[in-house]
Amino acid sequence: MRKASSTNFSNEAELAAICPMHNVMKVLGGRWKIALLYFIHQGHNRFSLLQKKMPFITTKMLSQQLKELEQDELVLRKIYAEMPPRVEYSLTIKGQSLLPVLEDLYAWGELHTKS
Amino acid sequence: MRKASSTNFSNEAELAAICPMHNVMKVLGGRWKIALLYFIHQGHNRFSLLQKKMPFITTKMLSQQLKELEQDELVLRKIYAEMPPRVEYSLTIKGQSLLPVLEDLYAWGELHTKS
DNA sequence: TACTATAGTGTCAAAAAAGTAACTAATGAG
DNA sequence: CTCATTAGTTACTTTTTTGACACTATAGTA
Repeated sequence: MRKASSTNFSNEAELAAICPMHNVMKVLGGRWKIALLYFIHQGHNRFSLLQKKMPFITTKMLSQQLKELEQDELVLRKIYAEMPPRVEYSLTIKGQSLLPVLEDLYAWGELHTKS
Repeated sequence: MRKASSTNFSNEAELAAICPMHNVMKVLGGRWKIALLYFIHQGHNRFSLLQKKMPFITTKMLSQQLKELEQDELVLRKIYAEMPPRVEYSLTIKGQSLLPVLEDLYAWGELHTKS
């Protein structure tokens, strides 16, 4: 929904032109995206594993956020034709390329935000 | 049947414990925060100037986001006791310390997101 | 036959975020 | 006296996001 969303197109376009960071935030801004990238990176690569790691996120949200990450090509979704179904998530090259930047941001957070 | 973590608070706390990036995103995640930091950094340091730069943001949103940036100590708000009122915004040290990280993120965006 | 497991989807309702538009205060200009 | 200016605030409405929870499919197991 977010991608082709109903939000005023010209606003989005203008903002993207003015602040290209907006594109980045569209990709990373979701409430659980960064946590998901980390967990997938750590090898929690299946839906049920991610749910176990984050018991407070609903299945609907998890599915939604994963779908968006996949559409933004940060995460790869590999389906095995088995029963019960098996799906494995992993970071794409693009997803991996984000990790160092996120780590810098994380380091900033460590220094500058208190829990 | 443990209705675990039913309150907002425990969700936030749990999430912050699990993903400290969440704290960073709380500070930067707002729809216009990063753009605002950039513009203020560039010297568009007054309410009306910022509005001119971003004609699509409502006064309410602008005021709200600036207030949050101020509360998070990324932005300094200096009030001059004049009439008509004058208020000047600038980045705090903390706000400035964020710039290099944002630039890295920005560079990633340049490489990996298409406008 | 019933039950389990996986990986979700669909629908409706509630909550949160954002937009709209009117309003404020004090002063100088005309 | 009226208007313009700056930097917002407030009340109300609409839109968007999130939550709760029921439901699906298929094979294997008891």
